[in-house]
Formats: sequence, structure tokens, C-alpha cells
Amino acid sequence: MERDTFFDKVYAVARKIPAGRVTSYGAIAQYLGMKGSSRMVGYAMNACGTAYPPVPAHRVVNRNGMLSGKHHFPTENLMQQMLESEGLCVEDDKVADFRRAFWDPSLEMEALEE
DNA sequence: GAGGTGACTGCGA
DNA sequence: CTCGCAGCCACCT
Repeated sequence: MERDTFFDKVYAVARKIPAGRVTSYGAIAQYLGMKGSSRMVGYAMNACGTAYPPVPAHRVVNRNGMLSGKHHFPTENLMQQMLESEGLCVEDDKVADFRRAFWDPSLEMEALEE
């Protein structure tokens, strides 16, 4: 159910992440104006299973591009599997070319024009 | 009403 | 260079 909670805001942004791209918790937090509270983004992702439609949490990684949340998936290899399915390269539990595949919400949102 | 938690980040040594 | 600590704020019990 859509609540006006911070969670849904994170979900909204996470769902906007295009396939083959990844973003960081801090990027979403910053987009929401909570750069200092990147934890909340991760915390929101923790409840992604309670949100509907489901959120592509596998596209959200930490600042280093490491699959920090892979441990929270049904299966640890699932997150990597998903990213690879998106056309990304994952090595050592982190996104290769993360810098290239990085997707900044505040940046792309601006490109989408308001 | 109050306390605890948490899938992060940045800075200091 | 790597390791450790403190801050942050909303949701849940």
C-alpha cells in the first residue's frame, strides 16, 4: 500500500533505475535530500520485500559498487545473477565498471526534464 | 512514549 | 595504503 513514508520515496527512485545501471544508497539519499542519512535508504531496501511492486534492490549497491545487500537476497548469488542478466559485469561481489554503469537519480531525473 | 535497529558514508589515525 | 569510529533519521517493537 502506498504510504507517504520515506520508504516509498526510495522505492520510487529505485524502480526508476534503468536496467543495466546501478546506483548507490547515498545517491538516492542525496536525491531525497538526506545525503547524511544513507542508512535510511538501505533500511528502506530492507523492507523492499514489503513494498509492492517489488523494488530492484539488486540495482542498488554501496558507494564502492560492492553488492553490500546481496546477503539479504533469497540467495546471495541472486543479486550478482540479476546484475549479470542486466548486462553488467560483477566480479568479487562488486560491479565492474561500476563507475560507468553508475546511475545518478538527481542527474538522470534532471535529464528527464521536470 | 521511549528505545533499538540498520542493505551507508566520510573522516581520522 | 588500510582499519576503526561516530553520525544520521525513519520504521518497528
